Amino acid sequence: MQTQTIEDYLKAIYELGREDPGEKLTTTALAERLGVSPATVTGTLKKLARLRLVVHKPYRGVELTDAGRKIALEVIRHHRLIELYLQQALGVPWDRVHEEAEKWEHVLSEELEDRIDALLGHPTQDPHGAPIPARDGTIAQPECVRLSELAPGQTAVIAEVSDHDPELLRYLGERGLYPNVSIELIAKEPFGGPLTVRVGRQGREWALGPEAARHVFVTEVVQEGGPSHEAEKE
Amino acid sequence: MQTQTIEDYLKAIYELGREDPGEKLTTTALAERLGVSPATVTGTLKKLARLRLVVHKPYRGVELTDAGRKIALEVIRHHRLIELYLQQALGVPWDRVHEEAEKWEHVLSEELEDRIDALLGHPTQDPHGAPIPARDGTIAQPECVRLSELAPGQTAVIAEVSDHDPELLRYLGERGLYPNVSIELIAKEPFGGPLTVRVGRQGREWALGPEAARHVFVTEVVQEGGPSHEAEKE
DNA sequence: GTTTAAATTTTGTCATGCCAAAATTATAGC
DNA sequence: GCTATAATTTTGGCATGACAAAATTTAAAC
Repeated sequence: MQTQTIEDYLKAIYELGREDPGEKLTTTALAERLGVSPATVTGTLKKLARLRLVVHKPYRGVELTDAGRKIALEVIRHHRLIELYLQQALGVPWDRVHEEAEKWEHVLSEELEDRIDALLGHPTQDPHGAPIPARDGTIAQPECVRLSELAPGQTAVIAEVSDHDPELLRYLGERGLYPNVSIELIAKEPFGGPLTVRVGRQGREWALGPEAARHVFVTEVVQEGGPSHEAEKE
Repeated sequence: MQTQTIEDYLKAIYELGREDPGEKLTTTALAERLGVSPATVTGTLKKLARLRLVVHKPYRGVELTDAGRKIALEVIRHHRLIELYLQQALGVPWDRVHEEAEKWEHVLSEELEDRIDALLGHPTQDPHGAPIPARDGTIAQPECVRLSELAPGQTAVIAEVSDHDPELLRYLGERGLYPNVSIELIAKEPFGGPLTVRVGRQGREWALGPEAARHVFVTEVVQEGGPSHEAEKE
């Protein structure tokens, strides 16, 4: 296991904080995400607190300061720009860009960041639909809900999918569940059973595992049932 | 100073060995190149010897084993492919590609190496004229001599220039001294004084500092004086 | 063959990132 | 409010990569 940097910690804190907004961010959750022991996390948290990058209330959880969030968003900007660049310029399939970007995000200079950003036309989304933070550390965070929480009959547009699990990404890709594709929830088994969805307007119907549906985030619920006036983006 | 990896050591040993072929490679020279103390180099050399990547005769110098050379050449292949890619695909000027590649060479996966190699058309030279090792760890090393060692009247083709000093690279670039450009030595002051050269056939004449001339390597000496029958490569 | 200077290695120490085990704290159930 | 359990932090220790200073070896000068 390679040793984790301050940047890795800040990024993980930011991401876990977003995944459970409002919840306290625990040492154990961070330890699992980073692949280190809780004891190690506590030690690093004390260091980060000394550097004024996080506020750590012992036994009470941790959160980022403005300075810490700024650094986290810089790393995430690098990560997402690289993901998109690897896909667009080098043809890396979307289930593998995350892993590569994990390494490249730490060695990207500001100059190259700018060149890549310009070459891609100042993009706002990475291949998984996640927003790319601006250079000044701001980020657009559109409202969205899990696909698994939609009601049958509702139509929505896929905003973002989790990028951590390559297998999930291949599963979603085979079914056409990419960002900006519209999706209609046809039916939903109770007690967390599989969903039936129609992917794309007049598109194919698929059964979808409930676990996968929890990792797909949708937005812009157009209307319940009936035909839409929105043009389909593919 | 960031901490040096095994890869950095092997690459430095390979490069210093090539710069002074036949000479023994000293601990101090390695220490200077790597920016660490001689004591640290001795320690790491013992570790590399234990891994059978170098042969270290205490007080007598060090050299690479076949296994060590293989790894060094893999890193150098990464480095040079990335230098060329940064220049060709991202427009990074040739005096800055080296510094960037120093960081990127360590995070390049085999998959991306292949994609970049193919995208560049399986190139054989980096922007400074250095040969790019093949995947199997072989490298073409054409004969060449320092420009400073040419005799007045001799014509040659620039094979390679040192890539470590950005200022030198800008100096050479301003005068058109790129790899594959032909160059004629018009005159040479004694005692290591400046040289007068003509760059490119029917090209401009320049005075060239002796230090710069020691970092330009030329090959394919066509003939002394007189017109050439070779076509000019630009 | 000494002597001496320079290069090299050895020794001892420090800082860092990690972990397991022990101690502490929070919290949920009673 | 207690108590048990789980989460968290503290403690002590290990490995690594770095350095300065001391000891050793080489090699050059005499």
